[in-house]
Amino acid sequence: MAKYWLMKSEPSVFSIDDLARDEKTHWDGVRNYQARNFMQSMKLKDKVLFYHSNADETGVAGIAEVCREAYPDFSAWDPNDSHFDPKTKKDAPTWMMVDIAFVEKFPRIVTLHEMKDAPQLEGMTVIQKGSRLSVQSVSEEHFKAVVKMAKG
DNA sequence: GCCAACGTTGGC
DNA sequence: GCCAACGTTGGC
Repeated sequence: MAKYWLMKSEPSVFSIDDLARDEKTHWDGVRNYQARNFMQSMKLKDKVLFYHSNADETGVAGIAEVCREAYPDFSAWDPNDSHFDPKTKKDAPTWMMVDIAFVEKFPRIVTLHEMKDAPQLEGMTVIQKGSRLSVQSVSEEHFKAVVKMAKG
């Protein structure tokens, strides 16, 4: 049974349009244990709400799916990478990533504001105050409700 | 640009 | 193990 997730990206860095162009990407650079743990429990074909943060319109921009399960995030070993972690060793990787593939771009952004106003999304992590986690788990009900909001 | 939230670090 | 200082995230 597929599970559902939400992953945040700043569209000025990597947007849903970038994912559509590239078709898939590796989700490197996550340096938070809780977010990493969520990625480690992702399975092939799990669905992901692609969320735009720090944008003109913050909110869910489309859907992606997991196309490769967790494996070591090699950017942690690259001194030239902005997410370099000098403490992690190659024989004991601390940080993991998954690959995700483009599924669809919503006809419109489902904004954070309207998600906060939607009673059917009550309890969803992303609408909690101070929710900074970049990878979150989403219930099937909430996932379907967001898709319905996007398509009307 | 401001600032609240919150994770991490390091002194003790 | 506590907690203050610090850095980052991300909404506004």
